Amino acid sequence: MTIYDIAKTCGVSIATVSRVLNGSAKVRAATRDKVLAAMEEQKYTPNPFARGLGLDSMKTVGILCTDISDAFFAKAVSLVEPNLRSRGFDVILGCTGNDPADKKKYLHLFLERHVDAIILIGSSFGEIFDHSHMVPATGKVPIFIINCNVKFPNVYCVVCDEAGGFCETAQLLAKGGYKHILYLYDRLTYSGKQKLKGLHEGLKKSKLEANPQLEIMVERTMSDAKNVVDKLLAEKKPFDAIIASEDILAIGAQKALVAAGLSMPVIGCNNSILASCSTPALTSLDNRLEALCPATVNVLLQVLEGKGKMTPSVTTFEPYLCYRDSFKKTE
Amino acid sequence: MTIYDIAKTCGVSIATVSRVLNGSAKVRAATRDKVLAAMEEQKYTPNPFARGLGLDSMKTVGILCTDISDAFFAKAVSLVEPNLRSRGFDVILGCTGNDPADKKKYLHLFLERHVDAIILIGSSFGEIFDHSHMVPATGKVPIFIINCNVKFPNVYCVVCDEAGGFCETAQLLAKGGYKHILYLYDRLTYSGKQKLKGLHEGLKKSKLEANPQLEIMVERTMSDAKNVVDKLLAEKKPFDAIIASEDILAIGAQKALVAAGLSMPVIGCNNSILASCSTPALTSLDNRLEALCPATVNVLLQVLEGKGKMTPSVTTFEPYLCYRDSFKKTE
DNA sequence: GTGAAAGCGCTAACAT
DNA sequence: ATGTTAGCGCTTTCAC
Repeated sequence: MTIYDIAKTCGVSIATVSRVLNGSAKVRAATRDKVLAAMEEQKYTPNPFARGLGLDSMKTVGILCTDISDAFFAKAVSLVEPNLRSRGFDVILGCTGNDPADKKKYLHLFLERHVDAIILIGSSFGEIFDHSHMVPATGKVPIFIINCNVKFPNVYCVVCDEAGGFCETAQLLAKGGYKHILYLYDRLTYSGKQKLKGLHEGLKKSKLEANPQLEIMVERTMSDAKNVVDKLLAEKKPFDAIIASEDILAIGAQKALVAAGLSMPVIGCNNSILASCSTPALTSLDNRLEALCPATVNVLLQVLEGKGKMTPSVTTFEPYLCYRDSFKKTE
Repeated sequence: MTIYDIAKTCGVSIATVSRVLNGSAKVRAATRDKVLAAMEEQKYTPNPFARGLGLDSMKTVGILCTDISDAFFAKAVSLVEPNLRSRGFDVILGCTGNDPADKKKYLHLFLERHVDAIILIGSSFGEIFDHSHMVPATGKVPIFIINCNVKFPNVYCVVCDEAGGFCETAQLLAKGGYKHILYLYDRLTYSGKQKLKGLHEGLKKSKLEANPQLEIMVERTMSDAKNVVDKLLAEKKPFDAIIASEDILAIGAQKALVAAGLSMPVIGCNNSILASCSTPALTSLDNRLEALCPATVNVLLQVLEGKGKMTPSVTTFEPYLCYRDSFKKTE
């Protein structure tokens, strides 16, 4: 079933069929209806490969994340995919893992496939751009990064001001009288650095000094966070509140506190579904995926429409603290 | 940069270039090396649309789930995508939501795109097949369903024996002296029915009667499960153990118990990351995604290699109970 | 408003 | 072992 079949049954040329297919105005109404009817009846659908060959596009965008089983990335994809779909784009997904070489490999796979655009979710993709010569393909296809800020031609960033969020959070704790904040984090990606920077700023503004002994890098697992806090507790290291760069770490910390029969403010980040599952429910800094994702799609559409020069290269949103039981709002 | 350019710089025909591209044996080593070198130097990559047009395939499989932000589906995708990728397939993802009409729409979008195969994750996709005339396209492209069992030409199912798992779980509780099991579930999909059936079997084998008053349908949210259990507790409904069809419901139930200062066995299902985040950590029936997903990919590859007649239409795995704090193993 | 024909870049059958 | 050529199904320019 091709454009030729339709043309034949309608007694018109394939050019005409192609025109109605593409909604071209230059077709007499009667002709159009006839063609449309034939398509309907024969259940014709255009061959996407043929169209792709001619137009050099199949209207697809590639989405990359390190691990879709991570709640944060999964949520982002769940916000982006239906949105793009409703705009007529297909989404091809890649889970790269953490190896930079693999990230680049996926990027090139997407480019070889002639996707229309690429979305990178998570600031760990910043490392791809660390050495510009490693990204030869940049420029061909616009790239959109969610939650990372890099300056590069034809890449657009949509980020949350996590530095600001962590700064305010630290001040909030300081104001509540907590002077020894334990900070747990997993990686110093762009986002990771922002958080740490914000934390330090907040402490400074509160006339507190950052204590390197209380800034601890752990694996991105609940169990490792718990073990670390268990140990700190056993060593009687003095801290009176906990902030974590990820909910999953905060939950591990929380578990250690519960096991020790202790209670102190614990604040996570991402405001993922994990936060509400924790007991006590976790207060968490919400980095606004619900805003970042639609914004990313909007930016993407603008760029593809050729309005790249009118499009901001960085779009920033403000986070907010979602209060739950692990740190209650004070007036 | 096309096959023609390479041919020209090498002084050979495009057929020869195509042959080395496809690893055909009938090329002299010297020629092949020359061509390969030219490709390397000019950074040539074949146009996937042109190839797709000729072969009617771009080596893509479509994956559908209702909601990728759900931990279960996300985990499944994270297990399937890298596997398919390593076999040279691209994955296009669709999040359908729960409306059957949307599910069908996505299915047709994939078919129009000429994917090589389709994977449906989750038993709620069984409903698509309820009325055969709704699936006109079936037969064209093989369909693989994870965790659902439907009989249909050219669809292959990979399932976990959840009925068996729930049966044994119920017996286990009965043996432990728990006679009034509260069962929380969200939907009666294929999987949902299996679970309920297994529960009833387990009760019967333990000489216990199923109590419809203790089989309660709730929304698939932690908060709804918690509210329901809160209410049951307030009404002093007698139950001494809880099983839930999903971890997230078990966690809600658990929260209600904790809030009431009570403790009793709670068993979830899926053994998702949520289970370990809960406090107390949730004992959960693991439905073996780590086995189902690779198995699905294997079945898919077999079918695409034309060995469909040698491929089982249903592949079944056994679940196992992952013990944590909410129900301890008894000897 | 409609048609004829070239072209998109590849694969594969056929010829040499 | 290598070259020639006819598709694959669409879009688009150029005539009419």
